[in-house]
Amino acid sequence: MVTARKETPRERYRAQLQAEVKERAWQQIAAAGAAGLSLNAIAKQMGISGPALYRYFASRDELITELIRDAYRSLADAIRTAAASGADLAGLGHALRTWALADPQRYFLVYGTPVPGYRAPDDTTAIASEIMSALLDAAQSPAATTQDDTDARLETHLADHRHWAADHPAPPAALRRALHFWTRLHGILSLELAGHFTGMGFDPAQLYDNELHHLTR
Amino acid sequence: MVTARKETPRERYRAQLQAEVKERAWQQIAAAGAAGLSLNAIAKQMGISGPALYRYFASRDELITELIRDAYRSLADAIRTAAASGADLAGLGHALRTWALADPQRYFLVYGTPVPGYRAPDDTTAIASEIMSALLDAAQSPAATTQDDTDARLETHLADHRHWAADHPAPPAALRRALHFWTRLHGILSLELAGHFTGMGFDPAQLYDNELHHLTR
DNA sequence: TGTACATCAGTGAACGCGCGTTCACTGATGTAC
DNA sequence: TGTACATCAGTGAACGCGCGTTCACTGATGTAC
Repeated sequence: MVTARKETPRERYRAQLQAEVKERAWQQIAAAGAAGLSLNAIAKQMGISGPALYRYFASRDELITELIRDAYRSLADAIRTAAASGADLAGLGHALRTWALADPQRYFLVYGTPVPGYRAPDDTTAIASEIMSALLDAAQSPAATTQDDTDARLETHLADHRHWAADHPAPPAALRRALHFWTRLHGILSLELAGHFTGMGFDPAQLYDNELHHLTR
Repeated sequence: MVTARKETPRERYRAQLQAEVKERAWQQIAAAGAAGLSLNAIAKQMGISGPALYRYFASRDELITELIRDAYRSLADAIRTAAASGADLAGLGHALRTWALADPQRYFLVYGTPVPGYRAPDDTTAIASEIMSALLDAAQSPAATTQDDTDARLETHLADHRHWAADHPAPPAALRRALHFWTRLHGILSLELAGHFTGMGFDPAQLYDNELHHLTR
């Protein structure tokens, strides 16, 4: 347990300014994508000089890394909160959608186009498996036995390659459902957020709900 | 019909050099993402000066625009070719996957993270609807009537909002199948290409084939 | 309570970089008579 | 076939820009005696 130490005014100030930098960074990313993030521009917005930011972040890369970590954490929190309040797979799906729509560029920072050569911070994999664990929990009900031959074959394969769920007692059917949850919902969300549905006229939410029904059926 | 005019050596040379510029551009994108595309770097690679490229492309933006257009065209060709050889939905799915795996960054140029404010060239929408048209064709068989209540409800909604398929005679069930084809396969492909499955151990192709079976069932 | 020192936030000048893009030009290639 | 001119590819210097980052510094805030 961490010993509760009194927070000095200086520390409070530091934390506050650090938070403001991140906030501005998110605004910039929302406005121009992650590539358009500029330390100097953030400093100018805050009314301080560029080099001043180096008191708070060692480099631009470190700032981006922290933003990615925060995005992952934020998603994991959203999922965990939903799960804690007893949500089923559909509930988690709605939580995911709400989280994604709240800030599309944040979603893309997690699931968007990877920059070749860039490696995500290590602890994101831990957070990712925390998310996956919540999915696996929820994917266990209903526990109907798989009727479909195609699904059964996939489940056999997954049961043989469950490295990613090694420490989770979920049955093969749950593995399959969790993966389908992930890929299907991501498919809709990413196309929707990227604007590929605009002008088509239908309501993406209905497509999304349809998939959720299929998953929990 | 375009009158067949003799191609002068100069024109041939122009076309050839223009093609080489694009080829190098693709290599750069593959190596560092679309953001890392630099005209000067391309020129240096080709052993000519930077300004020389302005004989072939009016600006960096125009080059990128052409690359995006080419990517769309290339995808449409892949789908159309498959369709022409009598492929069903599953066949189109395999064509899509092959095309995507051949050049992940090309896939992301079409379906990846959008840059806020950037507008894709107008004619891409025409190409996109050409692709959609091929999907709708293939999505008509098998023409089984929809049993599932959830699907039926979605199909009703799509029938009421079929602006995007206005000039296509596909029945509601085909609209739904085409959308599911798009979103589900994109979901798997984009996660796979972005590396989100690495280290999980299972084979993405089996997940993909499973979805294809569900679509054509 | 006051003084001496340490800590730390922030400044402004400067560096080097690579970028897209322009401009006036040279030299080669093609065309017309 | 040869000459005069037009077309066009490519050069090299230059511009302005914004970027991340360093460095030596000033001044304010906190700490120890």
